[in-house]
Amino acid sequence: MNSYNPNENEAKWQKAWRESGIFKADLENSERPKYYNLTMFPYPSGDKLHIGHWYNYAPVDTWGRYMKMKGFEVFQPMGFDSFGLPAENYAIKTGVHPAETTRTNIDKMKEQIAAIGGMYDLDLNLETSSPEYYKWTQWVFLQLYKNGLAERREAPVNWCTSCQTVLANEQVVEGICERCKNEVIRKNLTQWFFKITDYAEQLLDYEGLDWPEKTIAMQKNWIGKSEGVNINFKIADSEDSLTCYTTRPDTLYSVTFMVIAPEHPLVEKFISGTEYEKEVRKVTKEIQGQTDIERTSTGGKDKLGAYIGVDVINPANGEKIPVYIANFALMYGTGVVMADAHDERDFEFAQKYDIPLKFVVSEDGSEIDPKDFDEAYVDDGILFNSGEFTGMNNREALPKMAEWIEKDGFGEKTINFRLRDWLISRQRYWGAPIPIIYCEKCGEVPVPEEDLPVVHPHIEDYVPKGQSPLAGAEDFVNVNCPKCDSAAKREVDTMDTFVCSSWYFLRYPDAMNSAKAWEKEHANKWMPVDMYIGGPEHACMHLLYARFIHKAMNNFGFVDSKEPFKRLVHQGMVTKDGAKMSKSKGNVVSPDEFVEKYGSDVFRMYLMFMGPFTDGGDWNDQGITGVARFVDRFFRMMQIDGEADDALVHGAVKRAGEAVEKMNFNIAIAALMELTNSTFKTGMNTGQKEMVVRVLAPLAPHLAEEIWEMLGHKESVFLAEWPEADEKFLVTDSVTYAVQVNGKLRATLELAKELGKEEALEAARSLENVAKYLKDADVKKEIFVPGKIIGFVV
RNA sequence: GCCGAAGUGGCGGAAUUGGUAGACGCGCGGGACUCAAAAUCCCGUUCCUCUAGGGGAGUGUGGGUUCGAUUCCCACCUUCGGCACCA
Repeated sequence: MNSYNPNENEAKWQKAWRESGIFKADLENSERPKYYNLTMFPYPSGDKLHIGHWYNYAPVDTWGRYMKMKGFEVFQPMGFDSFGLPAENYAIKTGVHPAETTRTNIDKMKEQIAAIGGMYDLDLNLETSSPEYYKWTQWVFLQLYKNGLAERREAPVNWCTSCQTVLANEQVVEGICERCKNEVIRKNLTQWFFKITDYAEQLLDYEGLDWPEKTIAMQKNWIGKSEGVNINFKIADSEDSLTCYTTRPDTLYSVTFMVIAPEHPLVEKFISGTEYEKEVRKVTKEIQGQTDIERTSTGGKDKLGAYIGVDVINPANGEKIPVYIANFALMYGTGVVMADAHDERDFEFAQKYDIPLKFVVSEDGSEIDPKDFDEAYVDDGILFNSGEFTGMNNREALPKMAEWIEKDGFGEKTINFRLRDWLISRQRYWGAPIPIIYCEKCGEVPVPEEDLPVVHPHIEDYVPKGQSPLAGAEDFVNVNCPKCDSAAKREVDTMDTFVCSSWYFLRYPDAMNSAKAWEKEHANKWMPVDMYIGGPEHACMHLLYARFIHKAMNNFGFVDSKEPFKRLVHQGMVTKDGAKMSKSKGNVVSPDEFVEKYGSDVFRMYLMFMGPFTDGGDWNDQGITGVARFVDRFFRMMQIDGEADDALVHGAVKRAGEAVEKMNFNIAIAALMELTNSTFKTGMNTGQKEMVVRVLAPLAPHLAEEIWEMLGHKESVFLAEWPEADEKFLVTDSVTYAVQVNGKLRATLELAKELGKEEALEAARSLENVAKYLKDADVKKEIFVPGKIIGFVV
């Protein structure tokens, strides 16, 4: 009997697959139904492919192979999300150009992906940093621009005064620049936004999507639709007013102060030249050293703020109340918040700055005083001291008060979203240039589509000097205006890499031919993606951006599907010693040595056998020998001629098949192990072997091909049909009952399937270990669950 | 802090709709083969208790519903993901 040699065998089949092109999808005229099986493409990091990537790509490939055997034309492309910050940071540190490191990393990762022996089509060569690709990223930008979804506004960035550069959040550690350890400030720059908020309502519609409930919940919360009221507070001794948004107009009578974001444009106007200016500026600076999370957390960080010397009138009771800047007021929406004793943060703030507070809601409507409390009263209850609303339940009063506010003309009902517009400008070198030209006469001019791509200049000096590195490339910056031909300058910022990754699935079908235009027909043939598998960390950003761009493209008429990803599944994260793998922690585990030692089949099966792939887990190679043993044992078992019990074989085929269908690959493998343990003694006949090896095929493709060939087949096992168990072997005439007394198991009993309740109970009563509990006892209840349980309650 | 998950033997994990907790694998113990070792094969393996048969406890913690809860409800603890410039 021959043992299995994985390395030799895997090389043989990978070569055969490459030569026959069996896994190349026919993108044009296949008669099989299409199946677009997609994994989130990787960033070509210096860590290369680690175990986490395999943990994603192995199940995706198993699923793709399964769908192929189910009769689909499976398109399973692979590309690289190759623009991004790490390559640029590495370049600044070492002087190696990002283009060079990106190339090296991609080439190495391609080799590693090939070693999986998957169906992934790497010949598509999709790389977001190539001009063939970013030409179309720029084209997408222009479509959004033309349709009014791209515009420039001021927005703050993290600015290191010493490095003279914008920092990513990741590079700011406790308010300090990670590189030079100097102070980081917030600085306003004019930047490009995509108006994703215009699509907020549409993005809340998940009709027809097979997505995890938790992902939908997270996105919905992220979009954060709320119904509330914009209320105008007149500024005392002035004609102007401050508008705030609130979902709790029922607490209006308790409002005793207002808070405003320190970044609010009016703050500067209010304070300049006043006695409050110095203090407000000092506190503003302090606040800007905090992250948004620190600013808005309750509990933890202290509240920070200052009076700005302005008072407004509470429109409900005419009281004059002070306005403060506060760290927890962010410059989103109106940037103004009405504050009262019924909100935790407001309460804490008022306590710190000695601002008077009032309650207007209590459990039973009796008057309570904040002085007697050390925290906010946030529960619902009955209103008091609230004019005509006194005595009402606050939740019932809420819509009535909104009506009243609107009718009396000091506010209006408003729908608000937590979602913010997407800031896409990056003051960086390694990204796709934004295709805009600034002309003194014509203003902001989009680059004509026929002039795309705006080629990213190859520069040697990408060390930041106060503005985007592209500003230093004079040949790039200086250009003639496309409209009037006079001297003009290019936009020097590049696009957020999330822009590149928010439409790549639309490019794959055309990626083979780099010159090819956007072909609606092609996009329609392959979209939407039937299965999208990637990490849950992308739930709110990438997955929302991609839906937005796709919906915009649909609205512009470039693709007919309304959603990009019909079905979504998240793989879990693989950690090492409890931490996310990263070069900086030095805990990156490479798959290479395992593939070399055990082969790709064993390694991928071990990753899937570790547990449900949607769970992830901590990496440990201890159990891999179990899978390696199984592979060898299976191979030897397949050489034994004999005959196994059909009930056993068909039962395993059914169980494993159902598990694969549900993507419970660990269970599928366990079912095959169990079967192998039995058939190792009996052997199987050819028909039985042919069934079982087809079930194994998506899990261990190389091994299955070899056995399929041994069984005399000339064509690939992946051209064979997925086997279905024959039910006739699975019917049994007896079942095992668990017999319980007071819910505790006392015996088991094998009975005929069709036996009725009375006979079954009788049989159970006569069991010795049951009878002893029933004797001298009063049987209150008898339970009979057909096929499962017989129970007595005494 | 907010949003979303997850906690089951020494370890990874399994368990249709509330119905025999621990499948499968690792590890460990015992045995076979061997001069020996490796490999392989066979048996056992939640814990405690006990004379065979059994008995008791047990799915993060504390309560609850139920004849019966890993599964449903309430409160809590711990760990992980995300929080808008890492991707």
